[in-house]
Amino acid sequence: MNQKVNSQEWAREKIRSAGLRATPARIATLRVLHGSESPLTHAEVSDELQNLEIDKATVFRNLTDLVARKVLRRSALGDNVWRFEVIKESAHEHDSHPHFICIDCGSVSCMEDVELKQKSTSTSPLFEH
Amino acid sequence: MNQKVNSQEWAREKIRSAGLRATPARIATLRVLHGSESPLTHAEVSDELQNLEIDKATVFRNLTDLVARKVLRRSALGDNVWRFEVIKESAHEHDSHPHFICIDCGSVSCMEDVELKQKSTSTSPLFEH
DNA sequence: TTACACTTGCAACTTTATTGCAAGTGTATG
DNA sequence: CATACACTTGCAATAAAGTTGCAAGTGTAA
Repeated sequence: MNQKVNSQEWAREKIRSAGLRATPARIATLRVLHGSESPLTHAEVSDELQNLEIDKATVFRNLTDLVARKVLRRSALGDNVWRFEVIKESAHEHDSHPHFICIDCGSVSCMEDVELKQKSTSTSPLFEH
Repeated sequence: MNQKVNSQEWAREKIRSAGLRATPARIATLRVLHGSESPLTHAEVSDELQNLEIDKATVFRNLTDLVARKVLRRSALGDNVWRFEVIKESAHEHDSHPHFICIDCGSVSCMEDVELKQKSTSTSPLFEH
């Protein structure tokens, strides 16, 4: 029970300090993502929250709000569905990392300690807006 | 006119040698992509083909078929819309390369001569199916 | 305790992508 | 060159992801 209270309080504080109201929907959403090892899609988060009867539009808006306030990160992993994960607080300036997605079952894994590096042999690409 | 004939014949041959029938819809689709500097979305290809009155489902299926036959590559560039481009024939085994997408206007650029390299400090990630 | 801006639920809607099926058409074969 | 038949296409319906307007509800500063 203590664990649950801690998670609840952690989420509330996280949301409040991001400048948002700590509503049940937001707290539940953040707790689901905090308890997940890998990024979740909006649909997956909604499924976890189904017993709370939180509308999918509300979940979408909350995920978007939390991304805007830098509490969550939104990633596109190659199957054209957004995935969300809690941005970890750490000594590093950012904790962005690669993800693996299984093209068979769709499961996603985080690769926290892998780093992608650009090896360019060219000058900067040109853009045209 | 010669240019047009060449492009037409090039496309026909490309499709035939991929084991598909050289239909007008396929030839036109491939020509559009061959003439484009950057990957195009299905919608963009369809727009180019609007005067030919080719159904969008047909365009989707042809794009998918050509991807399956390794004539095209399908990429997800982070905005959750598939983009298609002709796979270039070259000495290299593959010509996959990074893309830049402008988050303002949505334009996409190919970075042919940039290479991404993985710098891992970890053992292989574990998967669970 | 209260007012009010912030949130939510609901429903309608948009965009992207997929699928079933009958009608139409490339092309290998004779 | 004619033909059969598997391959393609057009149309329409459907699915899934994501967005939006608005009235009703609620967190929180004061």
